[in-house]
This record gives sequence, C-alpha cells and structure tokens, in this order.
Amino acid sequence: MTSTYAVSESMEDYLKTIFKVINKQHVARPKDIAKILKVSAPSVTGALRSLAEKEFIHYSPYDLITLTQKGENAAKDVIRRHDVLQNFFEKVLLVEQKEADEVACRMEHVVSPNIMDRFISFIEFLEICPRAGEKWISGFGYYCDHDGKLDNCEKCIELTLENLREKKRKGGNEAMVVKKLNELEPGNKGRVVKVAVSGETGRRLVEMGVTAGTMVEIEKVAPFGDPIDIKVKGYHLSLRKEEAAGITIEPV
Amino acid sequence: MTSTYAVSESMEDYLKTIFKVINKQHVARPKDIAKILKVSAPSVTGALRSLAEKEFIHYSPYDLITLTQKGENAAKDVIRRHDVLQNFFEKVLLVEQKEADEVACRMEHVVSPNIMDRFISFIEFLEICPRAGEKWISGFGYYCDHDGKLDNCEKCIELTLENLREKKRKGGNEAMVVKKLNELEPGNKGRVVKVAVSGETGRRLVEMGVTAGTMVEIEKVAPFGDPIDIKVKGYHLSLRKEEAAGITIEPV
DNA sequence: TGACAGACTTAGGTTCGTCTAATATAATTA
DNA sequence: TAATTATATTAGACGAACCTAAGTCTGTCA
Repeated sequence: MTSTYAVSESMEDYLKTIFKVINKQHVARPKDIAKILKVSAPSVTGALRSLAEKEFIHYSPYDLITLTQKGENAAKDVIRRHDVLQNFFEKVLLVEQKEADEVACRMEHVVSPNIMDRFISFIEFLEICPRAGEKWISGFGYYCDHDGKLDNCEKCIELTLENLREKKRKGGNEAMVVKKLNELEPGNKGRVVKVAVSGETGRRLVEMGVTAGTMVEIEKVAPFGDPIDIKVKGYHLSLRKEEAAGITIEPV
Repeated sequence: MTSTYAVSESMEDYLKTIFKVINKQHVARPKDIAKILKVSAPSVTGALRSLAEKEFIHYSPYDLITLTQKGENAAKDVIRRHDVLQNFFEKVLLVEQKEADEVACRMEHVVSPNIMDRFISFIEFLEICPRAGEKWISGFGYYCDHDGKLDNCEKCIELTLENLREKKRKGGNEAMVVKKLNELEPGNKGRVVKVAVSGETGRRLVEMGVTAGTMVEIEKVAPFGDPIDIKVKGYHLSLRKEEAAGITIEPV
C-alpha cells in the first residue's frame, strides 16, 4: 500500500505529532512523541533519524528537534487533511468527536488531494446553499435516529423559501454588504470578494487558492487585531492586520 | 497502524481479489491474483498460506483456491465498504469513477463500521429528502465548477416545494402504494414496509438490518424472476422469488 | 562537584509484506 | 508419451516499523 504522499503513513504521524508538540510547548522531546504515538522510545529515535535523513527535521542525537520548512509544510498538510475529514464526519455525518478523530487519523494518509477539495467544497456548499444548511443537516440527524423517517418536509421547505425571500428583500435594498477581513470577529464566516495583498503573502494566498468566491472563517484574533488566524479550504493561516485589510469579504 | 478489521490491509486486498476472481471465472489462480494486485507470484503464495492458516481460504500447494464461509464474509464486507465509499465519492462528491475507485480502495481498510452506516444513511437521505435529491447535487456540481457561485436558489426551492405538493396530492388520494419486492424491476428503489420471511434467509435479513424503513434497490432479476439481486445498506444480496415475495415495499 | 535519576540512544531481534533466483509441478503440444 | 512451456513454490534476502535490554548522556540536587 503506497502512500499518496511524500512519506509513509507512519512518518506522517511523527511529523504531525512533532508539529503539534512544538506548537504547544515550544520544544518537542522524544519522550512526548513516544507517549502521544504510543510507541517505545527507540522507535522514536529511529523515526527521527529517518526524518532527518529525508530533511524533514533538524536533528542529531541528544539535540533538540526542529522542523525544516519542508517538514513544517508536510506536517501542516497532514493536519489539514485530518481537520477536513474530522470536520466532515462531525458536522455532516454527525459522528461523535472521538470516532471522527480516530477515523480521520487513519484516512488522512490515504485521501487524495482532489477528494480533499471536494470534501471542503461540499461542506462549504452545505453552509451556503439555502436548500441545505444547519436545519437540513439536523434533518439528517432525525433521519438517522428515527429509523429512516423524515421530519415534516413541506413545512421545512416552506420555511426555507420564506427565509430566502426575507434575506433577499433585505439584501436587495442594502446592496451587498462587504467588509474587510480585519473587521470580522472570531467565528464569523464570509466569502472572499476581492484579494488585494501584495508580496510574499499575496502569492501564498493565491497558491492556496484564496481567490474570489472562497469561504473564509475567522478563527482567532490576537489583541490589537494582529495577527489574525483564519481557516481557508481547511488550511489554518495567520495574517498580519495590514494583510487582512487587503481582503474584502461578504459575511455569510 | 492496526487495521480496524480482522485481517491486515494487505490480506483484505487478497481476499477481495480472490472473491472477485472466483465470481468472474469460477476459479482463482495465483497468477490472476498476482496480476490484479501487481505483486510477484511468490508474494501471492505467501499470502495464500497465511490466509489458509487463518482459515479464510481452503488451500494447499498447487491445489485450487476456495473461500471458506469466514473468508467469503470477510471479502464481501471489504467489497461492501469499497462500494459504499466509491458510491459516495461518485454520486455525492461528483468525483470521477477512476479516482473514486482508487481512493475507495485505500479507505475501505480504515473506515469504521459506524461511519460506514452514516455514509449509507447520508446517501439514502439525499435520495429521499425532498430538500436534497439529484437536482440539489447537480447544484453542488455547479458550485464546484463555477468558483463557488450558486445557481438560482429561489427558483430552485420554489420548484422543490411545488413538486412536493404535487406528489402529496397524488399520494394523499391513493393512500400509500405498496408492492411486493418481487414485483419491482431492476433500477427501482423502495423502502421496506414489512419483512415476512422465515428461516435462514429471514434471519440473515434481520442481521443485515433489513427492517421496516430500510432502502432497497433492485439490481438484477434473472429470467422467470428467480433469483432477484438487490442492494441493501451497501450489501449485495440474492433472494429467491418466494423470499422476495415476503418483503413489502413502498416504491420511491 | 559528584552521584544519581531520568531521558535518549545503540544493539539486536521480530513480524509483515515484498522481492529475485532457483526449483518443482502441471499443462500443452509435437 | 516425451519434451517443452507455463505456472507455482521454495529459499533466501530486504526494508519498514516496531519491540526489549543494555548502555550512554545530561541536568539536578545534596
């Protein structure tokens, strides 16, 4: 079973763990890694050597462990795949957090980039399409828990239609409401209308597919509004305030 | 990476392949297996020995290969997982057949039974819920292909509502239409209203969760209507005509 | 500052799944 | 039926990922 990605499943797990540990407590020690991955200490040493050889980490015996740029990218990508899958299981299939996490941990190594994108788009679509939405998903929950019976359909659709018209009336009068990304608050979601960010970050945004139409969610805003953590297409991104100001958003 | 199931991923692949080959050409020879799985002949020999030891197959050197009951069950289960996943990727996420198949081949080994059920329910729900349906999924396709833009929402929902009311008028007058499973034709789908099948088959149906509320699809009907191949919760099942006559269906 | 505990590594072994090369069996065909 | 060809198996090796047991390093504390 060949992995779809640059390293073996096992190595992806090590990378993911190293990244998480570093982000949590600044340094990653073999002991922590061993504990999290439930393997023996020598296994960790072996993995570290292997990862160092492939230039995913900086490492020499007894030295501290840091990720190379390559390693960080790889780790972030694994985590992104995990998050998207877990999110899908929890939010769409309404699976419990623990199981969603466990299965995502295994699937993250085998899902293809293309299908990743589809999962992301699908979740987005559910959020945006007036025919779907939270209410609709809870209808799925009802279906699962009641032996395949549907909730009151006609009323459900009537309500949806009313809501849509209501929204349209409002929206139609005020024209489209747009805001700058830095004006939103954690938890807010929106659709990108325009990206006007220059330099390295601008390029990075484009590379990640952050263009008009993309869904963005604000995750965290540091004091004084800098930096701003956002989630785009399953990626976690950190932006400077000035950079965020260059992105125009239509709140959803 | 421990498998969720009774055998390793690799052995699951062998079982699946053996089952498919037997069903296609009556006997499975190591050569065919090697070719399909793209491994060397000695690898196959090794796998066969291992599977025989675990009593999944009947096998001794140079002898022909047959599945034990245990092996057949295991193989069918793998194939079922594969089918459900591939189906979801193709029908819901609108992924191309080839990629859907490839990714399903890898995911089938790691998906949990619970999440399997959810995938199945979700697909069913999409088919039944008037707020979703084929039209809605094609809306997702539009969304994917048009950079995150939605099709005409208001019209879409209005139509849905009209359709639903139309159907209700008809249905309301005629009361619920029910048929026996053996009266349906290939491609037809329906919801189980009652199961009245005795003996071994009846028990098997219950074990597989074929109870009131379950969605059933007719796959193939042999000449003279016996046997009838159906698909239930991702399983392929073959029923005698008399058995099918014991199952009451509300066509969808 | 020197001894000790805890953390890390080395050494060496196991299992799984794969391979190539060599050998044995079965099937085909002259 | 004997020779040839195709197919299977045995033998032996390898890499990945894990393990236990036995050192080795390092930071802390008396």
